[in-house]
Amino acid sequence: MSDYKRILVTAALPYANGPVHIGHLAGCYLPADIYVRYQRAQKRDVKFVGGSDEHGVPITIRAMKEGITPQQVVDKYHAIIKESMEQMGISFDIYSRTSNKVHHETSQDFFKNLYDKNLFEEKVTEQFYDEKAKTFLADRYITGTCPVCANPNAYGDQCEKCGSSLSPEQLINPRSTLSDAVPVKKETKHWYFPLQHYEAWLKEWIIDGHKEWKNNVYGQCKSWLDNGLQSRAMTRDSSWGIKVPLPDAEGKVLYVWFDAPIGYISATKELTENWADYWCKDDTKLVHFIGKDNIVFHCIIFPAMLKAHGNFVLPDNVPANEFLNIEGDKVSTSRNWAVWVHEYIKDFPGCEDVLRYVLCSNAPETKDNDFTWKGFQDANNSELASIFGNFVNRTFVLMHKLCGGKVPKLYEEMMDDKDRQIIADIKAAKEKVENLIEQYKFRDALFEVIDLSRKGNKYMQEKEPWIVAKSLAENADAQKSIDNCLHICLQLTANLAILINPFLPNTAKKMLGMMKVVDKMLEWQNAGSINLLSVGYSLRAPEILFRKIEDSEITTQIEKLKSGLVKPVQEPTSDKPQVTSDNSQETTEEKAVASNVKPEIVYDDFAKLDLKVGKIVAAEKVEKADKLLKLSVDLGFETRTIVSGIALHFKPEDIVGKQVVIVANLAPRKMRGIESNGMILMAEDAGGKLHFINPEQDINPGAGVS
RNA sequence: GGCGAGGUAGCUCAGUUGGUAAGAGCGCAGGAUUCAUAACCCUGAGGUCAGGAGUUCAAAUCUCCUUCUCGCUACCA
Repeated sequence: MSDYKRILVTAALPYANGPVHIGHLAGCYLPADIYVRYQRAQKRDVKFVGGSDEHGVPITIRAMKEGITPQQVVDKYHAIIKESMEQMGISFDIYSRTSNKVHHETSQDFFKNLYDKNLFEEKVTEQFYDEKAKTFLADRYITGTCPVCANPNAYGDQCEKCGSSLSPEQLINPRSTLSDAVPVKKETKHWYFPLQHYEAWLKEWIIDGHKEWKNNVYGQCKSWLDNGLQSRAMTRDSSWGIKVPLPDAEGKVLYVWFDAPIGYISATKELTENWADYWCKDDTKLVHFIGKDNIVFHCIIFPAMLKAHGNFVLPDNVPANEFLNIEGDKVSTSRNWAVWVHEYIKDFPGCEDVLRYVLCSNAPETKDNDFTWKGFQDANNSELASIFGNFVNRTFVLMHKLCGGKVPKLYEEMMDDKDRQIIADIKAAKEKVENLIEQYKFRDALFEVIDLSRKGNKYMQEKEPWIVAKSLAENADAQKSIDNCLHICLQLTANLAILINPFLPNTAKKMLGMMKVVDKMLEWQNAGSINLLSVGYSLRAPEILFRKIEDSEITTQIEKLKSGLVKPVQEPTSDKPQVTSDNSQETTEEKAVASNVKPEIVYDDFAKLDLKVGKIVAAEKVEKADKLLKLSVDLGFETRTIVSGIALHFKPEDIVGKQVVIVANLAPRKMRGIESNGMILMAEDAGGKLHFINPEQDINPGAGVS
């Protein structure tokens, strides 16, 4: 690893369809940034590239919904994302975007290169086509009535109401979201990349050659390779994206996953004219930081593309992180269950490093982890502030009180085992942090930094210079003892600045200010030294590095999170796995409701429904079905069997005796072998919980509802 | 129901190829202290390593069964 001449670090391109949340930071951008800052401190040749991913179907759909152009959508979110990254100190050497001209050219050249080598398969398939809009329709562009749950707004690939995965053929009354036209089948040609041709090579490269990759990454690759690879279409019918650079490819663009990783190359081109050094020389170490949902693209597909092209280096490592949950629940952009970075920055100004600390110390490196606001508070108050911050502060305060505000002398002849031990600890900490970062174990590395400050506190406590100071009059050596302690504590503080710098750069900066030293001191080679601050040098007054986070702030955040929660709206999710959200924080409840109202009907349509009040007289779980309950409902004139998918919300014994409203004239339907005669009406609250619709008081079963 | 991953101290997690390690941080309790952001320092309680069976001289660590959790998937409003 040391024979690399240069390092190229990429971080997954965030999808420009929404802002970034803390899960993105924890999973990808923060570890990448820590790694890069560390490498820079090592004075290694490192470049850190990233940018917004701006193509793909979800962006066109969002544009359509908001009545703006796709370009306007990506312009908006690119700006927000870029600003969040900057404010959080994610120190890209370049943060580009895939709508740039250089990226279009690079991607097209790449495609053309493979095409000219005859590495694609051309296949003609039938796809749905909108004759009014004169365009092919991705499955997502087709809506219709769900054959399973009768939701009239199901998408061609999935019904978001009932979760069924569908194909457009299954939809009842399919129509185009573009023009409302009825889609027709039409032949279309696409270019497929035969991944199976690279299977043997990939196995050798990964399974045999990269056993050091993280378990989650290696395991997932192995599973993909064991299951066999297939050709994948690398083009799409769309107007938004990078045009396929072939004469007979009108209306076709590159598949967003073909062009997105090439964005790393384009960004490097924009960054430096020596870009080829980073991409084409074998002594470059290429590292992709991503979330776990990107593993297959970065470990299988993109390397196969690079291999096919032939002139590029392959990733040395792909340290993918798992996901970060929030307060025990999975992040959901559509439910707005997320902590948005730009909002955090507004709510906790000047506390960017605190978030970096919490996200790193609790990073989902080996498995999904949970972010809680209480945990955030605890980590800040009892680790950052009380241990690290307090050590620095008491060192400075004592130095001003007992050493005249100057770095005191170190009397070597007076040094004892404790002094020698803490100095050894400083040197050891440097080694440990360094090794852990090189192994992408950022959580452990950060722990070692905090642990060093913990040792500092212990050392100072044992030396108790404030006690020694009481004997200054009678003890000639007292001042020397004090000087030695504070000399070492100050050198330790300087070391802490160097070690914490990759993790908490703003904090390191503040510490430099207090010590009146220049940035150069932060170079990694200085770590482990106890000659960083010159004897006699006068230092500034301490500055509180981390304030305490109050209970009220935590309560506010938890309330904000809960009140912001919205019911899932009919919002398209991405057609590609991605590290980013596809929903904006502006999804308000009103908007959700407004956009959710079905098309107008006349009274006669309503009158067709026969709604009646019934009483549940028996309920039991349906075998081999998680969600189904078999209910017997008394309608006065008869007792019916109704199968209802509410088992996750209610226990059978709890709902016997409840009155409910049912649709009495719904056509019977068999589920799990049981015929269901009707449907129970349910309301779903913002939290996704179901509630019965029933009369205020018990009334006679069979009563009509209108 | 199928596939995958996982259940280790109150919480968040480490535990490498089976052998004196059942651990860390936080939290909690007690003590000590006051230079310091009511901080620091010391001590302590706490776990039948989900449960059961098996392999072994030896299992948190391997095998099987049960159970629970999470993800994908199936049934569904």
